[in-house]
Amino acid sequence: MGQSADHLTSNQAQVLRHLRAANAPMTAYQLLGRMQNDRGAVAPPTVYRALKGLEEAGLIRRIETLRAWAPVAAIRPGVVVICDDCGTVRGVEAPSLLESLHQRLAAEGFAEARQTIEVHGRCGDCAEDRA
Amino acid sequence: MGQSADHLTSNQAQVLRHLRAANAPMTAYQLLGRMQNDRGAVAPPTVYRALKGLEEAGLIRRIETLRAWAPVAAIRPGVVVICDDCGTVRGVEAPSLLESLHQRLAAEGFAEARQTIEVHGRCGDCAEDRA
DNA sequence: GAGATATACGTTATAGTATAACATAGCGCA
DNA sequence: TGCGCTATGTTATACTATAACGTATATCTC
Ligand SMILES: [Zn+2]
Ligand SMILES: [Zn+2]
Ligand SMILES: [Zn+2]
Ligand SMILES: [Zn+2]
Repeated sequence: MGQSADHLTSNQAQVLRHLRAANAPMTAYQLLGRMQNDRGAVAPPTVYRALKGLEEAGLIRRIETLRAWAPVAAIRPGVVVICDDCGTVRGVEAPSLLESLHQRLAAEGFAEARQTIEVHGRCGDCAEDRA
Repeated sequence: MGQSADHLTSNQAQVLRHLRAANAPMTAYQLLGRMQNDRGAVAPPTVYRALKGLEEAGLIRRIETLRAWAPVAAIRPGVVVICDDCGTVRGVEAPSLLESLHQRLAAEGFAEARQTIEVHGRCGDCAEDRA
């Protein structure tokens, strides 16, 4: 069930290690490939189960717009910012912004349960590189 | 290339008709099934090409969190609000919210290109039904 | 200790989503 | 007429995710 962050299984730890070592989100099948390199035969459910546990533990997120996974901590409501040049992803806290969205929708009778906010663009470092 | 809304191909019109007739987003393969009912043999690229054209024309959006497609008009940066009970999706304008997010990220040197904002929850009608 | 439950893991197969690549047909027009 | 452009058809394949079943192990309970 809801896994707490202090007790990862070895599959989970291995997946998390790979995600943290990467500088961009990885697809499930990229992770699968890495694990097969490490250990030989590994099947997709092994990866997906680890991803599910890590997500429930708040250690990773699926980046919906990339169909990939990133070790973005559970800034929980939060904004994910993605550089389309270098691939880096980071979480940004924006409580007041999300609160105003919440108010806005509540006023219309909508009971908000969760949001996905992903922003694409170019990060500062990559902008400098172009300059 | 960039299709303008006033000249849809017949495949695009057919896909759009089905999306508008539905009260919830449809997956590409649901659309494929409908088109096969209508016309016999239809293959996935037919559907995906129509979806691409409609998206470029600003007539539909892919709902990333549902991996499905909805006729949400081109509220063009906008928030998509999804009721997880009845499945309805609608676009909400929130210019000031997006502007403040833009400012926030610009201050950190991030040049924003596009956002995906999807909010899940329960709509007013469904809340009443539960009451 | 036997049996019941729960969790993780392995393994096979399959479902579901999306695109590559190549062929054909029609149209506008040099 | 021949060329470029767009849309479409068609086949095959790539990519993403889960169902279903079996096994091992730990933990609890009687
Ligand atoms: Zn490794
Ligand atoms: Zn960058
Ligand atoms: Zn129809
Ligand atoms: Zn509803």
